[in-house]
Amino acid sequence: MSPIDFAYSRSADAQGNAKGAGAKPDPAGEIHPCSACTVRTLTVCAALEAEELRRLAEILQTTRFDAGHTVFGEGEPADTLYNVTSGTVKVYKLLPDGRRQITGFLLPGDFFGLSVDDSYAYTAETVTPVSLCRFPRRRMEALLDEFPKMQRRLFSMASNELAAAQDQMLLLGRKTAKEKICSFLMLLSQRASRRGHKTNPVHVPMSRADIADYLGLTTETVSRTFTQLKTSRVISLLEGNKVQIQDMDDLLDLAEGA
Amino acid sequence: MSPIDFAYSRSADAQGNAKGAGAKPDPAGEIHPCSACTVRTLTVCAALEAEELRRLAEILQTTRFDAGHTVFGEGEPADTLYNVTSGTVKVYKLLPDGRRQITGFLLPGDFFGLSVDDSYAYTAETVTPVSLCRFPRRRMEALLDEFPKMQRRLFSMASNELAAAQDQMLLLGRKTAKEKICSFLMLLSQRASRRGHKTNPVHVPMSRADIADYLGLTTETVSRTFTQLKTSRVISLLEGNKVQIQDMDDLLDLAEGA
DNA sequence: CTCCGGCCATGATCTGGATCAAAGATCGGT
DNA sequence: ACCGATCTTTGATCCAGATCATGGCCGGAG
Repeated sequence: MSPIDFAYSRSADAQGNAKGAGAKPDPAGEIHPCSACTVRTLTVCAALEAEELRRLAEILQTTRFDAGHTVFGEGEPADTLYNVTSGTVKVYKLLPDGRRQITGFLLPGDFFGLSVDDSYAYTAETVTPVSLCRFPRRRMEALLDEFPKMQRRLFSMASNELAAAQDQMLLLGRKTAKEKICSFLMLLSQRASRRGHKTNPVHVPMSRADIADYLGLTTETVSRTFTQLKTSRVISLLEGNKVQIQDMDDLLDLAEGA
Repeated sequence: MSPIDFAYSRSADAQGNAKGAGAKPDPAGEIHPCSACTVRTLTVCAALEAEELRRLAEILQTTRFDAGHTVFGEGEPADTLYNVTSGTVKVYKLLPDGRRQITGFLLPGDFFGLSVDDSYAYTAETVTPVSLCRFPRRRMEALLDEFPKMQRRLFSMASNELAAAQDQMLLLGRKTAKEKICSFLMLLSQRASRRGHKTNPVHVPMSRADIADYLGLTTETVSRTFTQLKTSRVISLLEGNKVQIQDMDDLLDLAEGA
């Protein structure tokens, strides 16, 4: 049995196409940050009692950020837990000389900012414009003590992330550039699927540099590998940062070196 | 405040020197597996109530394995949670063609075998002779439901592992061979310190091949880098798989590329 | 004691991906 | 519509670490 069936919102996608103040009206319809956030968070916390939901809604606040905004930096006091309502967030660690490793991309429904320490262990920065729910850490902890079911859900999410982290270690330590890129595309496709979006022309909102820092490569190698995959008819690059996967099974094989 | 202050046993070290049936008597004194396990686990679960401890002790079973034994394989049904009592365990994932990534080395006090799925996501194999506590998954879950404090402790441990996993991703994706080896030695030293052992001539129980598969290198590169560090007087190799660190601060700088 | 099978070290060579360099795209701003 | 800044692609070259190959070491079995 899988304790982590945590339900992503099946509602209309309020994400991605928020390209600043475009002339045409937002096709997805503008949702008021607060209501969107509440809906999202409550969906994530499905299976909770009415009382728990009410109390959760009580403590959450909402914020919006443009693309490229640092939500918090590594080492800052960790006093807030975040949940992504719309958009994409990247979290990364740096070496003193500036080398960067992105440890994850966060999509709507994902939490971040949880820390076992007094301070954040990584930096969080927006990739696209995002809206976020903020949960003050103290009040969140109190709530967790009060409602074991929420604690359990958070634990499941952490376990899930741990499994994903192990997959990523295998990728970083042992896969070739081509396998890394294919794995990455598979991941994006699978995440889209779990969130109830169409999985094939998959949306890739992040830059080549971000992909490189996520996969332990350089932008040049990422770019070359994409064109290589395009040339060998495994994928095709569509406009609007979309990638069309020709054969999902081929891609999966390539991702595992088969 | 750090919710994960989970106390490692301060008792005598029952680990490491168990090199089969040696002629001389075990200097650390042979502890009966069962009692050792109970002590260890109870220490890990410090701050629990007497009732909780009693119930925990009730469900645990103990086992011993020789070096090189597979405790469970990736994909097998995940029905047991393990806690290391003595010895070292490695957990790893494989690619179809045999490439291997070790995602962690587990020391006394560490748990493994937790799964969000029906099956284990990785293989667990002993590095040295080990003794383990087994917790049947069903009964453990029931216990967690009953005692939120235990749930909380497990959550803290998962969060900690997650932070470690992120460090490891930075290492695998962005560090050079020398930085990787230095980071690895620092890690071993710090873990020894937290467990109340002497941190300097640090014990390295695993083979070059295991180190290579943990750091995303080859055995040759690991070997070469060790001799290089030895030549430049950063470390010296002692007998009995011990490594003497000449200057801890130097090593720390080398680990971060400073 | 010697033999054998893992490990470990070290040398020689090769190569995937990094680095260096320089055109095209794309996009926001005026 | 034009311009500069940023991102992406592509080419040429380099090099850290992989691969291939060999010999030494240690520990257990006969």
